Amino acid sequence: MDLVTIYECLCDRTRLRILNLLGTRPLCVCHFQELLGEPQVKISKHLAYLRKRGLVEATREGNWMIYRLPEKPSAELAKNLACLQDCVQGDKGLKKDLQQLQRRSKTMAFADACGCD
Amino acid sequence: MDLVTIYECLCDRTRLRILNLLGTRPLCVCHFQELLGEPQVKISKHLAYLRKRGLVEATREGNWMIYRLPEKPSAELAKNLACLQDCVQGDKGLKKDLQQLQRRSKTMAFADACGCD
DNA sequence: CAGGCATATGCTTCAAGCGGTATATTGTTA
DNA sequence: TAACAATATACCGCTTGAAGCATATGCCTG
Repeated sequence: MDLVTIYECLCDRTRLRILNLLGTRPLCVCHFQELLGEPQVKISKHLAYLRKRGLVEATREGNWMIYRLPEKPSAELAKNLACLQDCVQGDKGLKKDLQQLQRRSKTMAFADACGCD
Repeated sequence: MDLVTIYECLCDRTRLRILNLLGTRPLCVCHFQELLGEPQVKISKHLAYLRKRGLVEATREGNWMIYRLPEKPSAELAKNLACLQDCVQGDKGLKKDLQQLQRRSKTMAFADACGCD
């Protein structure tokens, strides 16, 4: 996978937040809407952008689309995703996103809302 | 330093090549022209882009401008530059650039041309 | 200070990408 | 099959940035 492509995917804050969350576990669009507080169309377009370039994979689960990091990422992608995780501690917003994911994962409302756990 | 800014700097191939070479040692604009085979204006503008965002530092040495990686890079920058170095082996072009730098560093012509060694 | 070398900047053109509104698609359920 | 829920796509306006050409700046040398 081309390094430039990887960096192009990483250089938007919304995509960065998406990839950061996906480092924890697969999520569907409505999860992102709730966690990031962004409109559906914005989330959806950024996910399409990432998917087209192989940064995320998607599977349909009934009405829901589940997005996840690639099962077999290229060496460069793996390294950069690891680097991103390493950098999260220094980024207030990204850290906050992860904390919120932790918290909401435990509430029934969140799990029931989409059923994709 | 903002992560997004770092990735914006990394997501252009010419800038990637510049930063890759700077990982070895400081260089001036004419070095880049010779090593990358790109016109002066292109090199110069990408260096300005990187400098404006703190990815490189510059000092004047007579007629020449010497560019180098920051002496005290932020944690995120350091991590990403390390990651980039780690990824070079997988990128034919970047690897080739480094080899050429090695080779040319030893020829007098190269050293004399700019005098910034 | 004139001329030359190394480098930077202004201007233009063009393409890519972001965000938003509206609408389309796909799957589920009654 | 109709209605609905979750997601995707088309289109628009706007901004950014890349490349190239021309020109300006800064420094050195005679």
